[in-house]
Amino acid sequence: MPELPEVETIRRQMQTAVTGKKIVRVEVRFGKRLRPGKKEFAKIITGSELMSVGRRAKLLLLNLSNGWTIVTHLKMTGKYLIKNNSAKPDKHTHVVFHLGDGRQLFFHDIRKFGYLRLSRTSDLEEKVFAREGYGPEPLGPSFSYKIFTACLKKRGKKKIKPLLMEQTCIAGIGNIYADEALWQAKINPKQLVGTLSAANLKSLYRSIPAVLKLAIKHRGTSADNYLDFHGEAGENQAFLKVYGRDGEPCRRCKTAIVKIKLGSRSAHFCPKCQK
DNA sequence: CTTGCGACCTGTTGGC
DNA sequence: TGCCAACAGGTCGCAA
Repeated sequence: MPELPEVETIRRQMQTAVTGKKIVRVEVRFGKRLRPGKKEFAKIITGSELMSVGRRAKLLLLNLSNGWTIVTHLKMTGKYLIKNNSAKPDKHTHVVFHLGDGRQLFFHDIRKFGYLRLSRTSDLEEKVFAREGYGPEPLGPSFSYKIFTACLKKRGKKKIKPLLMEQTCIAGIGNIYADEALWQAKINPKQLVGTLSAANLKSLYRSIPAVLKLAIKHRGTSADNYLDFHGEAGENQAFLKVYGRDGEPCRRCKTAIVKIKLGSRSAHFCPKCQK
């Protein structure tokens, strides 16, 4: 799925493109991943305006003028795409929002893991974010070294990579950027958190925002089928150091990058730099 | 509490 | 060419 940089890219583009636009009609073509159900969903949002687009962890938040927010998780293959009035939905286009300017906002999801849920905007913090157990935003002001390391130290018996992906000590990291941040910090993905040195922790704390910011700058990673709001591939894949580079030389030491299974996911790392 | 694995879906790729 | 297993950016729920 889109991880934090991809969701943030979509958020920025969507915010620019659809702020102030009215949702004049909602067409639900596949409603199993909507909450509430399609009839109620369409009823609540029809006629409202898109006020702003936010993001928390990997959730995209479409804030409406009527006090509701469409909370979207894109999971693996979900996409939001802006289209002109002549565009036709395909078999994976599950929701079409017809906008006041004649354009259409498509929610598209090949694997159907993604969801759209309505929440009162004022309830987001308590009923959505807290329930998901999200930790601090790595690019936000609440991402402090003290809090981050305290959270890690409480979970010392876990392996660092799966812990980074849990969203609890830090929000928004997935498989690609966990691998990238650990390479940057020269930490082995299997290393137990309790055995990390102070230098390791400091390095990891710095690497995470650096890796994410670089990816946002390149409009995300299109390793598989990710597309941004305008239907264009991201360009960050050219800048990846380990993800998808198994067998290729480490960009620091030329050793071949290896790929292993870790907690039923793939993990890529340099066996020499990341002992 | 932890880890591990199947489930949810569809499409693509690589091996034989 | 065909078939089939493995795999894919994410979580969730359940068993051990």
